[in-house]
Amino acid sequence: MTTTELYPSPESGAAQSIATGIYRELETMIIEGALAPGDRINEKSFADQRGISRGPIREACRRLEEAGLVEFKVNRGFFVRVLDLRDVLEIYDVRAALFAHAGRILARRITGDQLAELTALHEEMETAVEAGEADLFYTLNRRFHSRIMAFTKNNHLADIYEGLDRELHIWRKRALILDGNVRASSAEHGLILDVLRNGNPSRIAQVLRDHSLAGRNRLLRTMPEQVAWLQMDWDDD
Amino acid sequence: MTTTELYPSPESGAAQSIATGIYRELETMIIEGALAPGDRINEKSFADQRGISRGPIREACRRLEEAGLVEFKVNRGFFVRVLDLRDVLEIYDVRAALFAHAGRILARRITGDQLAELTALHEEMETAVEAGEADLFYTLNRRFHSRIMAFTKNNHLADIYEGLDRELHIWRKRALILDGNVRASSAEHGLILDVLRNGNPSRIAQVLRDHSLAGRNRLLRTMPEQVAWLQMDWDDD
DNA sequence: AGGGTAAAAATTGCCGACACTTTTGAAAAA
DNA sequence: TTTTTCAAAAGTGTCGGCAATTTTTACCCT
Repeated sequence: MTTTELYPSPESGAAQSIATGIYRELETMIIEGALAPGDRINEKSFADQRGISRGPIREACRRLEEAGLVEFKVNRGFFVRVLDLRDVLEIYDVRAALFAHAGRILARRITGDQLAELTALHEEMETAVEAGEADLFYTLNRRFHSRIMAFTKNNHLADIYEGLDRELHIWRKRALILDGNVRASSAEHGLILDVLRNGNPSRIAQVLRDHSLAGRNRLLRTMPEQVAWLQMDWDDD
Repeated sequence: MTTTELYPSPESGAAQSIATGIYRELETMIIEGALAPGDRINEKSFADQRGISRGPIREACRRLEEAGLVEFKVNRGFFVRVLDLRDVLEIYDVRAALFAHAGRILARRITGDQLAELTALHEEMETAVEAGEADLFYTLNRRFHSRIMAFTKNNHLADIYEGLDRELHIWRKRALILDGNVRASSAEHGLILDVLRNGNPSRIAQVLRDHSLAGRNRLLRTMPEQVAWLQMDWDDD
């Protein structure tokens, strides 16, 4: 039919729902910090600002709720999830186990191309460290780990990892921003590449696991005051 | 104000949104098989049958989408997710790693009460096996594993596990329904309890991991034809 | 028959509206 | 000043409706 075009098609021609776009927008805002933990997502003003209705926004928020980025309270709306220290420690704990598992898989499966890609990322990170570009390092660092997970060819593993990574995002940035942490982290990446090239599954698993736990500890060290009471209940294996 | 009551309050007085109720209803229907993989969720008829509008249903479906139980296609709606064999193998793989990790945690953390609860479940399962009550065994079996994860006190670990378990639900039922599988599974539970009482972390991890992989293999054996081409790419560690 | 095609029906995508609940804030009470 | 009250404002929960799209049906041509 040739009535006026009611729904302006998405800019790049890719037909997809508004809800999906809003989902991504909110996800980014939460991850980048434009929406802070505890903030309420005001459906009405959010909708009005974009000239859309609240339906798609609520749909997007429901997805974010299930993803753990947002919390829903009846008659009060959606709130950006507040991660307490316990959450962070839990996530690092699972994350370490997932990396250990990924290491075992990659011991048998990693290809030369993949090693080359990781090596290139590592070299970029080393450069970023020398240049003091913490933000760049952080971005590359995320990618480094993400690629490792992708190389396992286990989509569920990779998806679960990405979900945890998203939850941690803000917190981890805090930990890596400190120069010493960045250098230590980069050195560990070098070790990871070494053992990946050699190929002993247990050793690879151990190194990846240790790297994740070291990251956790680096984060903890940025907030010594709040940690004491939990520390003893969350020691290493 | 004293206008007519527009929203009949939820039967049991617990104030919560329709969307949440629908989410649970759909989740159950999918898990129990009332909705088969590939089925479309017809928003309109689903809404009309319950005398509600489509809004809450779409919100519920968005959550199910993020949970991986449902797939969304623009302009075509929500479809119950179809798990192919590859998905199942992926999930069992991650699941085994999570159980191994849970085992390491429980080696230090499990209490006498928790061991007693698991032992009681195990005994019930043994009884169910003798009585040939596969459905009862299946229910208790799910609970056994769920409790193990809960005992780790790591909510993220437990949540991720529950998510995977939900995805696997229908497939695993198929595997356990065979009598020999049930007996083997129950015997492994006995071994799990043994090693949990002794407390060597690596051994516990190994036994839990093996139990999960054995479950995967039991499932694979119920579908020998479809498996051959994948088998060699998915061998054990 | 078979295969294509176009109108009709069914369904999704989104919006505007209104009942109901929570929050705000200003006046009244302590 | 601090607390309480309570009504207005703001915001959520859900609905009904209409445009756009997809699916079905009915028809035509070969």
